[in-house]
Amino acid sequence: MFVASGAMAPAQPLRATILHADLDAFYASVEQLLDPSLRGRPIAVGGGVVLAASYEAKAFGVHGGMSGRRARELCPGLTFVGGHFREYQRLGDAMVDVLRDFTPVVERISIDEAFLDVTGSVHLFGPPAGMAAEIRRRVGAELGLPVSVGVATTKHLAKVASQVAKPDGLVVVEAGEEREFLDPLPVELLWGVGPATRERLGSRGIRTIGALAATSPATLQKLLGSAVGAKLGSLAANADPRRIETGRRAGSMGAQSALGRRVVSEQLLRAELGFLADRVATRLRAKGRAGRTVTVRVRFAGMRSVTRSVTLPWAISVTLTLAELGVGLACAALADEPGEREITLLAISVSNLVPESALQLELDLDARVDQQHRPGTRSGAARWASDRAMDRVRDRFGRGALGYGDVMFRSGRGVPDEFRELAEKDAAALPEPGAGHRHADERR
DNA sequence: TCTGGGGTCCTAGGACCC
DNA sequence: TCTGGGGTCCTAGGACCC
Repeated sequence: MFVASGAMAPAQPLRATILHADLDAFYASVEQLLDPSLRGRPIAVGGGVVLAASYEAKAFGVHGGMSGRRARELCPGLTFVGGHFREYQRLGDAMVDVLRDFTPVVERISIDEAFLDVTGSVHLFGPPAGMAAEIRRRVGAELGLPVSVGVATTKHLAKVASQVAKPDGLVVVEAGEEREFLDPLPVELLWGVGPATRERLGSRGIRTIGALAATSPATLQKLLGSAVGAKLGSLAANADPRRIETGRRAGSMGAQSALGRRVVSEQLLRAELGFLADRVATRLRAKGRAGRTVTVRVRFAGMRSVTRSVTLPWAISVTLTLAELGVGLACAALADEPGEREITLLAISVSNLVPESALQLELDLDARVDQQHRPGTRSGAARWASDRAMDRVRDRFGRGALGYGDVMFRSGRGVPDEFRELAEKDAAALPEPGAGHRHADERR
């Protein structure tokens, strides 16, 4: 250990100890927990698309994102089950509650995984490896679910360790043994290396993290671009001491719907984008936020997609305004693609988010501009007030109690709302201890 | 029957300003 | 008049993650 002799010691960061806890085959494990007859059998959650597969099914090559048909081909004995989405949320929250018993420094990154910085907890709970074992024991005993845990000196390495630990295992990478652990592992275990990057690295013969770490920064940046190259270089060298972030706010909010194959019509755009805008704007208002940039994505048969966006001088969270902008952007995108008659997906998202308090000052302006450009239409302020009234009715009587007309013309297909909610990042990040559901209104 | 939904970050070019 | 650098914002697209 280095000790400076002068008055000022160099800022030598204390070696942190990070745990990464990751529930195994989460949705599938919950289904097997709820229905004992499914245990030990290959199951998939979903239908048209596999949302999650049990380890028994993974052994046949079934994995998330795969079409149901392909999964059945690979695994003839596969059982499909519908999802119990509320249970996923409840059990994911329950794991985080267990983690918070060891430290308040918990960063939840999705419904089923989180980082913990236990550096300051060692004097209470003993060595990190013991804490990790106790977390696994408690999650197993109290939730009935298998969880894998990685322990290391950095977030990224802890995450790699938990992946290596799966299923239902524990891997501890001691300080000083990082290179030995990382070098033989394939590059795709690094966070940020997907199929495209793996291919590019492979074209240069770089297949292991050790080989990646031995590649010069200049070569990597030439191969992958400056940011990705630099990031990957530091990850491979295990020189990426990222802090645990406990309270992150989303930078954008969006919603999308896969449509099958549909011939474009104004009616279709109005109905679908109306539905999506309603979802997004309602969530924005519930979080007390609004955004300046609206982006629409249109996907065509053949999976090619285009986006169009617009940035407004002020932020919006009004359902009808968002829907109108969305339809305008979609029409603009389609006008540039005269060859495409059929679309397979529509998406809308709002970014450049600001707190709603900033919005208040703009509403008068919004109203004036509205009156100027569309005399006789209801102003932004009036729309906002009526949205708030609708939010309150829905809070009391449920989402289906009230809605805009166009949305009623949507075709019946689509995933359940519960699944959409599950995928929302804020929903996973938010449940603070003791904080119930509150509406923006009640905070003022 | 081609492929669920919600996010983050980066790149590259152009507009615009100093 | 021409040249140049630097910064910021915007738009479209892509890779990646859970």
